[in-house]
Amino acid sequence: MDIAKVIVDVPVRSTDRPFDYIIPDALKLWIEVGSRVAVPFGPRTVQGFVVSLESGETGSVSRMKPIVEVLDLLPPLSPELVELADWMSQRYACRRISALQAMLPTALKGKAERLISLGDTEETSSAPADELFPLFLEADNEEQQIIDFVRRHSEVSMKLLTRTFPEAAETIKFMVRRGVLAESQSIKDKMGKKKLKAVDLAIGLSAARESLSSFPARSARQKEVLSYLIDMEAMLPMPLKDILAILQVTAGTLKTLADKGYIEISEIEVYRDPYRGRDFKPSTPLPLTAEQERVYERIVGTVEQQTHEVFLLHGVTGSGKTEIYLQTIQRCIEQGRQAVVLVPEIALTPQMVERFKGRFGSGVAVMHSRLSVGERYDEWRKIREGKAMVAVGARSAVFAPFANLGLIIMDEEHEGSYKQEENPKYHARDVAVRRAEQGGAVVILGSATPSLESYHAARSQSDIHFSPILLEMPSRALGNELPKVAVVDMREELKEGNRSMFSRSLHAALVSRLERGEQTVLLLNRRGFSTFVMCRSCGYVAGCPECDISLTYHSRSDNLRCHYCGHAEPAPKVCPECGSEHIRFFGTGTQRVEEELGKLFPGIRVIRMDVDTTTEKGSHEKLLNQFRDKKADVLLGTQMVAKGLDFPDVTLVGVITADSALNLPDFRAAEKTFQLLTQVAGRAGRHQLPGEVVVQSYTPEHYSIIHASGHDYRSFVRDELKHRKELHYPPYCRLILVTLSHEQLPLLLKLAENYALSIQGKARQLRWYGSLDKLSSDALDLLGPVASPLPRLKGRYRFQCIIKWRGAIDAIALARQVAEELEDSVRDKGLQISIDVDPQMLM
DNA sequence: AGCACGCCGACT
DNA sequence: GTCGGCGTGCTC
Repeated sequence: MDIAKVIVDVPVRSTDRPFDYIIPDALKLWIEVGSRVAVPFGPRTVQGFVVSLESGETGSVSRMKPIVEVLDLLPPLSPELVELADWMSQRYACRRISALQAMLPTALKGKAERLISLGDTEETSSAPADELFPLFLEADNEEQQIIDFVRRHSEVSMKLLTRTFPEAAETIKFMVRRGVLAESQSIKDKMGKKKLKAVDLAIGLSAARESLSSFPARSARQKEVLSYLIDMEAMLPMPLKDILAILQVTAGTLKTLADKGYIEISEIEVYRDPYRGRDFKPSTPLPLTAEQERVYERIVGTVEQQTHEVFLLHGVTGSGKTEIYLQTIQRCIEQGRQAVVLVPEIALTPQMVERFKGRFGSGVAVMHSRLSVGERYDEWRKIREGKAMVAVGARSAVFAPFANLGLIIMDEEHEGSYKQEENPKYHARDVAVRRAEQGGAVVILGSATPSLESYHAARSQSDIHFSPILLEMPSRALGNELPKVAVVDMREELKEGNRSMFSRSLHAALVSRLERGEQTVLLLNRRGFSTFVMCRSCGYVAGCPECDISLTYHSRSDNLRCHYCGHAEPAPKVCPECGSEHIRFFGTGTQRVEEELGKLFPGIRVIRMDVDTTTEKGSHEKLLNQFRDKKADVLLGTQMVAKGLDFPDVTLVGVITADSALNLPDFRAAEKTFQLLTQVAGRAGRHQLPGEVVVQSYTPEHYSIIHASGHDYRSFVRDELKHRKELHYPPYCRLILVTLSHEQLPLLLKLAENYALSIQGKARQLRWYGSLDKLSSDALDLLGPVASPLPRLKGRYRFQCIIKWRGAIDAIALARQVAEELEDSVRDKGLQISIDVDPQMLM
């Protein structure tokens, strides 16, 4: 008897293990490790993934059930991916099923559907019901209608049935119990719809208004719909599901209206192929500079050996990393192996895609969150079926189902967006390295400003997870100079009476660009909700004495608090450094900058790009195209203007406040600031016209600002690593962020305290019993509990602890184990514990 | 997650 | 005396 071990799609702890199923003979040929199957689970059918196969007499479990169905022609996962999911579940303390699900396009996230067909009884075949039960004439009519309906469709989903007979839920249940109706279940995929049902008026507006007054009173719902459509006339046709949701009506109501001829239900195309009609200019390999050649040869040598290796490619902006990627991919494909290119979500622009499609044509699959579910599924299938050799995409493309993956490239390696913030909270870099290890593939991590973790790992060669080989490209491929960066001390500006947010030199620089008809990019460096306190006179920022991160202002209690350790102090009225009263919490929005620009430069054309103006699909690209077409003088925005944009006529880049990221309560603040300034400085003067960068700062003496203005990565790293070492932050230790949440604050406080105590207890035991020779390198420490940066979310209070650890201790398993013990100890199910291993944002 | 089993209040 | 509340526990 053959047995399949299956992880079922029930994301709770008690089912986070394989369940055994019999493989029926008929399915034997189809079931492999990685198959997606439908299995009976308790009273219903659920989706699951086969994670291993066993043959013979594993008669341990008594009532083993058979697999019902295989859901795909080809298993959607390879055995390697199944193993990778297993690794992820340990590495990121997540459910096995969430790791498996993360690897698949949403189209394959099937859910069970209940299907109703006719039962094999006399009632269904014979006489009208009223002869059998004359007393219950009405009810039996209902039953008869249901029977007729089911018979017409032969098999009908429970959803459709209850929608058609909204009052009959009890009757249907009763009929199923008697066997008049038979129930079965199957897994239905959320296949992407290319079409969407839309509703429009079928008669003229005036005719509709007229018929409204003569509408029969018993059709109140229909009248409501009609009158709503008249009101919304300008928006028509509008999606059917919106109407259902807004008016709380059923599709039946709309159907009747359509049958009566008042409205029209049509299918409109919602999504379009984003790359359709775009012709990609074929490109050929460019000659490499000596520097590029050296790097290329080193990487390609390893690719040809087909052995696992990680390279950290540190190349300044404009050093031509992409050309190296392209030519390395070329070699990889020639070896018959496939390649994955990971790009940060916001850098995944059509121009970016074009570079790859131009070189490799239709063999490129693009995996992009802005594609429709169906389109993404199609791209994914292209890979699965071997029709693509290259996959370009964001984070999740690391799971591209290639059979023979030879190369994984991660561009802008330092980007925080490679860390998924939802479960499973994985980092694509670590998953990429692990996946490459499994298959003997090469990883290239590329960046102008590598993350300290990667750089440190390369330099020290001591990291247990990966130790990349460092390759450096310090000069630009076209030979032009990096732009000059001027740092303006905003404290001086204030001292000399300039209270505006523009320094005199940035103002002057803007004026000259406007006169010359050249373009400017203005960056407002603002992340999240910065509520730090800063002195405008001297640049003093209130920081935590213990953690050396900035304190957060809490208006309610008028005090300052530390997110990491909980330290609190009253908010100062005057600056403790210089006594100035110009001390307050800080934060400027893009809207305010835009207003001020309008005031200072009447008639200036500004394109504002921030979360407000880019929520709409494609708006990001639209705004950038407008700017490229010189429809505006200034592009003003947050981080998103800094990434990989290349405009020939931009000769000035201004950073309004370089400090604001610096003062976020995050130990990576300096690193983020350095990266952002370096990136944005790389935007100016990439072409013939020389570029100028003006950086405004209240703390121009900060090493991240000094080194960024000097384009000096190494010095920055030296200073920052020293800092991290002193304060025990990564890369000198690793972090786990544990967030506990509950509706009741007092209880939560107690539970969070318990969690912390429990971890601390285990830490003491480890120190006590731990082997002596490891004592110096192993460490486990807990900070907190403190209120989370979002202290209340969706009606739940949130507290967090941070575990710092290094060495051979399995702190991840420990954090998880203690969380589970705590969950078990409280009868209350209201406690939620989230574990984030190697958190990117501690906010 | 569902869904059933199982022990205590407001109704015929 | 029953119907039904949702607390606890299981699903190969």
